[in-house]
Amino acid sequence: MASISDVIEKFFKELLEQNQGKTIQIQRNEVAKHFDCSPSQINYVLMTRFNVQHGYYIESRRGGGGFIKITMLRADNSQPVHRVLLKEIGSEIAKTQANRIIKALNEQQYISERESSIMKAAMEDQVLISPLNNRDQLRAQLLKGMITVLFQR
Amino acid sequence: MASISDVIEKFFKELLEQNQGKTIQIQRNEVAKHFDCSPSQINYVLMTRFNVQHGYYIESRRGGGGFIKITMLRADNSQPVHRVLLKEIGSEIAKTQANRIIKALNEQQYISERESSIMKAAMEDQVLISPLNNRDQLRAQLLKGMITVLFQR
DNA sequence: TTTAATTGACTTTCTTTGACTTTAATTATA
DNA sequence: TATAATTAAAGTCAAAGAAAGTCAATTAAA
Repeated sequence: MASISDVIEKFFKELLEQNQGKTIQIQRNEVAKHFDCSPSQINYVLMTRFNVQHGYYIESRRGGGGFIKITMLRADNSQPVHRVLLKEIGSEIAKTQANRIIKALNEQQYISERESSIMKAAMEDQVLISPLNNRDQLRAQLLKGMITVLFQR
Repeated sequence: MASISDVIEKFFKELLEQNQGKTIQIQRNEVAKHFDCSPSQINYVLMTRFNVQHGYYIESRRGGGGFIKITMLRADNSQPVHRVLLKEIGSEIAKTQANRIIKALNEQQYISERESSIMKAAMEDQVLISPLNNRDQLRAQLLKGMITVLFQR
């Protein structure tokens, strides 16, 4: 039996489809009323089914005229380059290696000069302040995140 | 439903656009009357949507013949935009604020859509894994780093 | 018996409104 | 003419209202 969370998930996905899978904007209280559930149920659905891992991301505003915006990333995981890169980066990566990948992306014209500068800036040790020794993990997360948005269809 | 603040924001942005995004001059009471809101609502809109973070600044005069002038930072080459931004970002910044700045940079054509996506990806909470609670500091470092490379030449 | 879903009380953030203050320009008065 | 009074703006601030976020306790499902 489908839970109310599943029903709400489906509802959002249908809305997104109607909107060519770009972006939808909802009012939490409206949706909650419509499905006769508690408002925080909506947050639960978003958290568990519309996070970055699932290929969505959420923005919102509180107060009068507040809203929740769901954006579909539609990362194209089928592109071999993308898949290979994510795998190569893995869970941690050193600065040199990261820069090598960025350079290659630029050389093969996946990204512009400027784009590569931005990405390299985010790979710098001075920028990745981190009390524990998890710089390389952080760098991997960042690089994978940035590359993923690049390969959107 | 868009708040009245959103509507007024849009109104000013359209006026600015008609004026090649340089400067506009308005009368607070006129605008308030036009949108049937309290005059201080105008100040609220200016404070929250036309501050330096958003790439604008405000001048005004009280009394007879008083006015409010909105200037796009971009139009004012006496102020190095990135200096102002770096200062504004400071040592830590929340995701919402960061995204605001990125959006403004895109709107004012300092950066492309793709560049803004890359930067936003690096601002995500899920990406900024951090054992201690220093996400906002990390984000500030990253954003400042990326902005710096964009404005160097 | 561990994981997932539901609920609701409480918190935080953003917007709206209005009463009161300050400043500038104009008009009236000594 | 110099000053005072009046009027015409804009500024400030705090209270009330509107919406979303958080978190922990319970309940249901696997």
